[in-house]
Amino acid sequence: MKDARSIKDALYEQVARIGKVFSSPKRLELIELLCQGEKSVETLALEASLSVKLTSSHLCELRLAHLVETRRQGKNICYRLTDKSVADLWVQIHVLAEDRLIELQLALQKIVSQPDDWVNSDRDSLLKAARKGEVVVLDVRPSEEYLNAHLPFARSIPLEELRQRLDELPKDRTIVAYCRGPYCLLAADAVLLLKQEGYSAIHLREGVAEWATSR
Amino acid sequence: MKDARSIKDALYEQVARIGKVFSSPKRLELIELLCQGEKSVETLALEASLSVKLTSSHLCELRLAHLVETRRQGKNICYRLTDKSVADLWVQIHVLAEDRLIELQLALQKIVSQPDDWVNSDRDSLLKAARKGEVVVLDVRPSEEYLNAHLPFARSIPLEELRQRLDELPKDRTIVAYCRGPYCLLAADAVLLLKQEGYSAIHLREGVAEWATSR
DNA sequence: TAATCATTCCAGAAATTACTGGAATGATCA
DNA sequence: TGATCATTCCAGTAATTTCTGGAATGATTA
Repeated sequence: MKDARSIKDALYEQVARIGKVFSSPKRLELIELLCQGEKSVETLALEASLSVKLTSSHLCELRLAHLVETRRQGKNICYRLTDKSVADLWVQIHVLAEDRLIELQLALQKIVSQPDDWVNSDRDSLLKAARKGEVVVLDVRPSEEYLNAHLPFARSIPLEELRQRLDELPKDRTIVAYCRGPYCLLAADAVLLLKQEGYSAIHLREGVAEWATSR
Repeated sequence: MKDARSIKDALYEQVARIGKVFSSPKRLELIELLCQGEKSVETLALEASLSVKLTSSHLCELRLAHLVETRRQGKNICYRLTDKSVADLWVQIHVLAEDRLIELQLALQKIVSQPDDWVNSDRDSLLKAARKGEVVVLDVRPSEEYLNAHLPFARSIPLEELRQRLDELPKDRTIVAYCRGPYCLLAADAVLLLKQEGYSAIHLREGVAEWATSR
């Protein structure tokens, strides 16, 4: 057996490879996007406001850590998370961050003006209300993401189409809008628009990844 | 509302503060040690083979991320994890790493010569066997760590005292030795010693943090 | 009150990581 | 087969991070 120290160093070194992936804001944003489903490099670059080259190099590091896989589709190369446990880890990290970092809590409050726009969801009761039709759960992400996975009983109206398709929504029931997660601004914009138009609307912080975590 | 991009950047930036903590092998080792209970800077430095200064600076980063708290005890300052969710995150990260990284799996195999030294624990059956007294669960960590928390039905014999206290253990039952977790070598050494002395002994990879995770 | 001692702060050197532009790859599609 | 185009590789530079030595802190203890 080699000496204990060098063995240990090697072990922690390997685990740190995973940790390093989660140490860059840009990579975190890419992971959250990938939680919504498979996406091409170009799409990811666009949505994360990065150059394609830089996106590619970040994705390369994700792949080296075996957290993402690739697949060629036509001319594009599509990236996806290797499995659900990667999304789970992302959720657990950002939830821990929200619990611990006051700065993050403050920054989150800037997303909406009124704090009561939030619903710190009790899943069961939301689910029950949605089943009964008492509320409308609205997915405002791009439709491909909705097709990949969505919350139970959710309807899809991408934010871009929302203004044109307002008449599809009832005015006598509360609209619960959600998007990719707490750091995505789509649902906040949707709620703002809906309120201006006289709808009763609240903002659900959770996205599909958060919803799907075991705890 | 400020522009979407700068808000998002700020949010991911904050979450990355937590990720950064887990991106350094040395900090991971310190976190694992802290999973065993409160420890002074000097103790941590010694066990992680670091200088006191460097240990202090790593701990400072942990504290800035609000993952650890301090308490003065006599002349020493003791660090502890702020709560269980930090330990849970550590466990989830290293388990994910073990699942994904072949290099880590290979490095783990170097710890013991025979692969059947491992028991990829089925918790319930181990618990049952321990309750019935069919196996002896042996905690070989320093006794303070045992006193802080230990596995159900576990007995404590620190590795250093094991050779002198061999007669406390039965030869007709299997000894299941565990320590701080899969990257701690104490249990591996204990199993080696026990086998040389004619005992039936196996190595449990899990420590208290792994055992205590909800999943 | 003074002495002690564990710990932290500070500043600098070495190593690593993030990002940018130009060239190369390699599969698709005509 | 040859043209196209998304993506990756390969420099180089800027920025961060890790680690080391000397000084400073600040609570304890005599």
